Amino acid sequence: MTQKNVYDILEERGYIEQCTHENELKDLLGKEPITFYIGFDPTADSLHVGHFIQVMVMMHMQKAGHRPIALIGGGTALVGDPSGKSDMRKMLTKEQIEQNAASFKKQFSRFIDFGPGKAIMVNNADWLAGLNYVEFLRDIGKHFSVNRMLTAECFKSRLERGLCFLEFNYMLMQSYDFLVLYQKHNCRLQMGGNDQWSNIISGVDLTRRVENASTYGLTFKLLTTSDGRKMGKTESGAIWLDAQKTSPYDFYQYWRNVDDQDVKNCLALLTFLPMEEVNRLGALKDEKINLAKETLAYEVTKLVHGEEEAQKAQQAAKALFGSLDKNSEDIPTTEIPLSKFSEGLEILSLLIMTGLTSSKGEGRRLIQQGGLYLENQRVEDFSQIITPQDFTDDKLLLRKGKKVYHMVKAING
RNA sequence: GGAGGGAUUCCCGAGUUGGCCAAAGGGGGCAGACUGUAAAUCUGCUGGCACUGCCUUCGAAGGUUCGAAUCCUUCUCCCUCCA
Repeated sequence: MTQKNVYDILEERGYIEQCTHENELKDLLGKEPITFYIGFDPTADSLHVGHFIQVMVMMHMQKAGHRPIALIGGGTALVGDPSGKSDMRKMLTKEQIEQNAASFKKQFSRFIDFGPGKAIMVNNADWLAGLNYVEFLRDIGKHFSVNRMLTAECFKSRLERGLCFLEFNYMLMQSYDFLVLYQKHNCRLQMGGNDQWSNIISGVDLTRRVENASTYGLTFKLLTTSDGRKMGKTESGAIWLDAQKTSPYDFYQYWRNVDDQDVKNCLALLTFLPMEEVNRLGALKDEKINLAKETLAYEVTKLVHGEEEAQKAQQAAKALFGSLDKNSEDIPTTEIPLSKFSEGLEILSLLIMTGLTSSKGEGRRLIQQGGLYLENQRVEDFSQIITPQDFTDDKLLLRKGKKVYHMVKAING
């Protein structure tokens, strides 16, 4: 164990939002290695940045000698967590959930050492899916007060818009998970995002009632921008950890472009840089803060995609935004057979092929407003035709607006 | 089960004496200017296409009409009140 209590580390870096018994838990964490868990419902085929912050906490905890349980919610995902959602989520099929769970599993292994005794991965479908309804109601349901549940924060918005019984049960299932993990693995602590607070305290209550156990709950701040919006989302959706869904280049760029005010917070939460360094970088002002952003982008990309990809992404970014050679292979690229250009291809069609625009009308507007560049030359005419002569070394660099670059590569065929 | 209210373009939300509605306004998004690959601000754009025109859209399917988001019928879903 490190000399410093993990609790202090987590607090210093700004992860912690609420805790059930701060002093007791801190003592416990400083005294002995404990087993704790965080649950992840496999509602998509990849983890995203919101999950990553929780993975970071698991890594901090594991470094400090504690044993993480990564719980994949294959069972709870069948029901769907109503916490913080204004509407019911679309129900997922069992097959989708199983596939998603498999992807989650792979991704966790990149961050956490699941060696013997080091960490455990479980799926709550293993104990939830086969439950007997009446038995569950008698054994577990009797401990829950509907009156109290209705006052829980997580149901608030849903009580206004409607909450169906299926989702109302989610809290019982998550609480039961904690009980099972306590019984099977002596799991003493459940962590999660702050939106999980209601579910977590009800799990702590349940283990106390059933096992008379001292268990704890702790929640983290959700990753938000300084003005309170959720981070890790873009117009096109979440920032995923899967390189197929969010390329390392785009991932890097996302962090490279965070608001000035959020840089320090992100450095503390999403990298392992020492706090002195975080404070130093976070204090940079004006133009100099770009250095902090580069560091942030590089470090987070390195954690998620590895050092090599991080370097490539950084080089690509520097090449495009600086004056370096623009031959980088690492910016988003679309390969198109050369034959498509031999007769000449409308630039509006090319834009659609690359995904830079979704319709010709959009491309036309883009060009009319001066937002499209070919090899850094503004395109003036939307009826421009692209021919093989426009390519240099079979490549053509497109730029949309100030920072969206896209390479078109002509291939044989 | 009974009585009412509602479903509008990415979101919220106008519009229902039938034509002037591809549909107000806001948000979001995209682009331009300014900059530091920042924020704020200002400006323009924001259904599709062969774009002074045509096509598809106002929960779904039919109907009335020269013409329907707006009227009628049936259906689906949601909400509120009653039990």
